[in-house]
Amino acid sequence: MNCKIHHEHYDEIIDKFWPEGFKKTKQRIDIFKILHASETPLSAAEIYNQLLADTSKEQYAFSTIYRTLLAFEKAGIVTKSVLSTEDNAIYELSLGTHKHYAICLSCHKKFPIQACPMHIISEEVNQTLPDFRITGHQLEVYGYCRDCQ
Amino acid sequence: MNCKIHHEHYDEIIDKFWPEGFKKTKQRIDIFKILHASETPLSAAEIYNQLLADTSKEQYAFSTIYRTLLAFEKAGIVTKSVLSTEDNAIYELSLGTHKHYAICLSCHKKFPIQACPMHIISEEVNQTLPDFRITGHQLEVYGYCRDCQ
DNA sequence: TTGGTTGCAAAATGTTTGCATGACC
DNA sequence: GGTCATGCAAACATTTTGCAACCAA
Repeated sequence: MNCKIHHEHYDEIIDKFWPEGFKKTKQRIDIFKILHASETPLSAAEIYNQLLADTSKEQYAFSTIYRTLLAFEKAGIVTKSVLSTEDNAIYELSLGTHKHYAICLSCHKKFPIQACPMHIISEEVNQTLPDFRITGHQLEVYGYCRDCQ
Repeated sequence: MNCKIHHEHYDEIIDKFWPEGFKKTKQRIDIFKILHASETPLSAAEIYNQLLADTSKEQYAFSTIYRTLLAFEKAGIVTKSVLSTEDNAIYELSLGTHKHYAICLSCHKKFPIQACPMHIISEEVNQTLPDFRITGHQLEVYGYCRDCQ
């Protein structure tokens, strides 16, 4: 009755957001599920490890993960970002919404934050760069979480 | 009489901001000058190319650039960031102030923007994550500039 | 069937490190 | 003179690519 998502509903969700003309392979669906179940963005390596953990025996190639993420990104359902404190990219589903994170410089945990001051920024950009068409943005807050002070 | 900076004053600026106990080598000063003269953040490769262009014959090693940038970053006078659209890190001087940029997804130019809505964010973070101590942040706007629409 | 997708291995890229030489203080 | 910084080359980590085998439509 609310918007909480249960595992049994994955098929619906996938059907709803699956990009036009995309083949539904086992690997792509697995990656989609892992991204969907995660609270925070994941790196390719983290996705790889979860794939192995979830499905034990089976083999997955890193190249498949990267190619799938790139395809999802081009299709507009995945957002890629890079934190200046890490040396790899991270990916998250962006099914209509988006989030920002506070990142702990010590333990590297990511804490979602709600506020998005994009309206202020876009106003400012419209004034100083009237011909710039904004399509996206990224905001991260760095610092130290409770446990790492 | 104003805060515009002239080349003849580099020595003063460098003296003022040079980190405690840092050896003043030719390479480090050159890198500092290049960062200081740039309107936008630069990658290690861009710094390298400018070093060669500015000083023609002389040799510079990439490792020196990276080590210098890392040292500057640790000393707090350089900020490192990574754009999700690029595959390398970029660096800029942060002598007390900081900037944000609108980045064109087509030509990759970076346009400085003034607004920084950090007060809103920090308020929100203080409420949802009362024990998170903010030390920095990063904000980028993506889109298409006038020439690339 | 067939064209898109995968796995594997190799390549490419950006960045870091070890070590002997060299330069600053 | 002693210590720290540099240049070079090799190592490293992540990501990309080529290609044959495979599988969803």
